[in-house]
Amino acid sequence: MAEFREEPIYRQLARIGKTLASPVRLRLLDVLDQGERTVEQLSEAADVPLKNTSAQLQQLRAAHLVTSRKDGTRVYYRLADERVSRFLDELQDFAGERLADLREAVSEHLGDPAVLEPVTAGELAARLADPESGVVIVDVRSAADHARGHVPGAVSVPLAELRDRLDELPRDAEIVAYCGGPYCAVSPEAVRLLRERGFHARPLDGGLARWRRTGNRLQTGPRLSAP
Amino acid sequence: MAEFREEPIYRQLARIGKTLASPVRLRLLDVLDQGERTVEQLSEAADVPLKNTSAQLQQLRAAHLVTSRKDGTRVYYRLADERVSRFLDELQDFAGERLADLREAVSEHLGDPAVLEPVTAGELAARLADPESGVVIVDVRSAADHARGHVPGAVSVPLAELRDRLDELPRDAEIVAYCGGPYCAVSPEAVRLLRERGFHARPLDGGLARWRRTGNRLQTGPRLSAP
DNA sequence: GCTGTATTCTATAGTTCTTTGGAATATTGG
DNA sequence: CCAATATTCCAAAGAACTATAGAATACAGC
Repeated sequence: MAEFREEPIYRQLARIGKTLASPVRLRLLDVLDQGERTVEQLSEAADVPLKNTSAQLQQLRAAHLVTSRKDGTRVYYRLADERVSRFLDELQDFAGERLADLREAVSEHLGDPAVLEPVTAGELAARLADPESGVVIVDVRSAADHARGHVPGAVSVPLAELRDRLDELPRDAEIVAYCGGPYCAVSPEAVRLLRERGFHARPLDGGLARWRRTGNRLQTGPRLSAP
Repeated sequence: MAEFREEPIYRQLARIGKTLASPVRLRLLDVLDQGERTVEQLSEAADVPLKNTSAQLQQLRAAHLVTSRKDGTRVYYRLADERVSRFLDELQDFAGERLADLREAVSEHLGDPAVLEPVTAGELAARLADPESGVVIVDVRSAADHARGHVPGAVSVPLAELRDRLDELPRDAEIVAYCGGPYCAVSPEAVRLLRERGFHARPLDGGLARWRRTGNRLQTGPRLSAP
């Protein structure tokens, strides 16, 4: 191994890089960016075996990117602080700008951004503040996710139920659909379905995670029916 | 390997992390942040065998963090653009805030920041703009480095010569010494030497790299003697 | 074209990281 | 205290990365 003078310093720096070098860990961070989760919830959300999830969480904790608390038999993890969330955002932005392969993978997975025309969190916040705007926000994640925290006023319509609950949605107003993180495919899918049926729908850019990151509040508690 | 749906996206994201996961690569990026360099110069500056340096540069290029041009038999590398430089800065800031071990390694290597009282680039720029401030800037890197680009008006006094050229420096004005990157130990050493001899000296925070990053110009060409 | 120099490519051994099975720990509820 | 559940620790196999030796390429100058 090379041994230049500043090596100890750069080795420390590299710890952050190393921690961000695994798809699984990045995925876990994105899930945690939506709020506190148990190991099992994380394991399920990331579709990674539980033991493996736990092992990766240890590494994230060793790098001080997440913290955990124990409540009864469960361990709850969360991002260490807001700074981590902001840094993740910067990383994703930086990577997206730099790697054509990433943009391609995103397009492939979510659909062409130019077609979907995502609404930014700032834009949505402004429209929420204006009672005239008449925008309807739809949370297409699971009802459980919605209950844990959602965009203020958002209606919970899990993607699986969307097809059967179209009559709850307005045909004249614009609908903004969102799901969890920036790479979640559920809201783009919902938008495509809605547009096929003649609704005006757009996804929320970056999902709930970016909504939080940009300093917006969440509302908790169930709100299962349309206003 | 885990295979959740968004895995291809996160795998791309992880490429950036992976690239930043090696002390050697981070070191090379910091050297390049001071300006264009040949493979050999990089190998020397980072004290890493040439072949190894070349191999790491390939990886940096694959991640689009650096670009290269060929001139004759030499290959010159540089950061792909300003964005990379800014991201590096954010990474270092983020890591420094998060990892106590990093702060400790920095203190160990450079000395206690509370004692050194580094001058920020912005502060220095402001004082340069004010002709009354009477600050003297000393570039303690090699004369070759100085010739490649330095803070406007900076005098070149390589650390090795400093002891013998103290009479060129003012005893009443404040001296700001700088070297290459944020973790370069040369300027803190120069500051300690100067203080021992009764001069008022402080290091430039982040060195020449951060000076550049924060949008300040460089001056090129030799300026080997004090004004 | 030939020679010398700078750099990269190819192959490989050594090291580190990830995954996973089995055991261990901690906590709740009976 | 015992059983059940959630999570972590430990260890070993497998995968990925790093360092380096030797060969190959590209170019400048003669």
